[in-house]
Parts: sequence; C-alpha cells; structure tokens
Amino acid sequence: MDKKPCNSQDAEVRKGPWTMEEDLILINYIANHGEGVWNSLARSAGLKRTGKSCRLRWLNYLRPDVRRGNITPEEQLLIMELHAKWGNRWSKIAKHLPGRTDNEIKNYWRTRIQKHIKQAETFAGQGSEHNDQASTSQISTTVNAAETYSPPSYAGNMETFQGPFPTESNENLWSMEDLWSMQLLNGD
DNA sequence: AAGACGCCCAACCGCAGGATG
DNA sequence: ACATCCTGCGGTTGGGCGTCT
Repeated sequence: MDKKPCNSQDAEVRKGPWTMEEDLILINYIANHGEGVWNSLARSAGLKRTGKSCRLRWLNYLRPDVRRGNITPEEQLLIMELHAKWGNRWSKIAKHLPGRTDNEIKNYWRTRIQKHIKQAETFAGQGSEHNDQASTSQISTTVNAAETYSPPSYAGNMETFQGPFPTESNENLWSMEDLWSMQLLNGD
C-alpha cells in the first residue's frame, strides 16, 4: 500500500465531454501534423486526454468528412443488408457507408432498428413463424429514417470557455462548420 | 406548470489483434 | 520466441432533451 495507484499524470487525464477548446486543439494539431500515433499526439498537442479518447473524438466527430443525422432510407436499407450478412461488424459496415461512423451506425441500429425488430418479432409471434431475416426485411418498410441532427452543445462549458467565437443562430450550439472555419483561421 | 418517462447520442471501458523491440 | 505498447472494435453507460401525463 505504499505506492499509490494514481500518480500525478493519471490525475491529469481528462474524461467526459470534450470542450470546444480541446476540439480546436485537436483539429489544429492534426491539420498540421496529421493523424495517427494517438498517445504521443495527445501529449504533443497538450491535450490531457488519452490517445484513445482523441482518436475516438476525431473519427466519430471532428473528421471533416463525417456525416451525422439524416440516415437515408437507402443507407438504412444498406445497414440492414450488411448487418444480415456480417452481424455486429459495425466498422466493416461503416466502410460501406461513406461519412458514417461505426459508432453512429451502432447507435442507430440499437435505438431504431432493434426496437422495430422487437416489435416485429412480437407481432410475428402472435401471427406466424418468423426468423431474423424475415423480421429484418419486414421492418425495412416500417422504419422512418427522417431524422434531424442537433449540433453539439457546449452550453455546459461556455462558462469556463469564453472565446471570441461567433454565435449567429444558436448561442450555445456549435456546428462543425464553425469549428472548421475557426481551425482555418487559427491554422493559417 | 411540473414531474415522470423514454429516447438518443457522445463517450468510456475492456478485450483482442497487430506491430515493434 | 517473448514481452510490451498501440490501435481498433464492440458493448455499455450516463446525461441531455423532448414528449407525455
């Protein structure tokens, strides 16, 4: 018991929601140095985050080509098709949906499609025999993919971060366009 | 109008596989 | 051949937000 499990470095590791400052640091650093070697990237960039956390944030959220919300019926169909083929291989499925992340597809599946499958199974159980394929194809016509995306809210962090940033339409809501335009301003 | 409830999403955790020394 | 480190993946959870009663 002499040695404490938590040294000073461990104590400095941040967890929880990312602040806009952190986002900007990460975007800037990757714009200048490229991505990869996440642990040293996190240290070099001065982020008190694990490399894992930085990687996740970048891949799921900050990457310029990432798309969110509004899963189209075509995408939805493709997701179900690929899931029927590969199961929960989310990263594999995501590779066939440009701009979509495995995390998003996983969330989408769990929150929307899985729910409808359960309902379909309950319904089918009352009427006739069924299997996964049948219920999966059945829900393809019932799931409504019309979604709206809300940009990330930094409201909780704005009290500590008060940078000179624009607040055109949503005072406390920041879009990726905002972040990237800021990155361009900072980086160039 | 207030509280309860359910849904959705971002982020964390643990594990496995690959790369490197 | 082995040990260690890093990356990537899938599962799970907590908090915020909207809707319903």
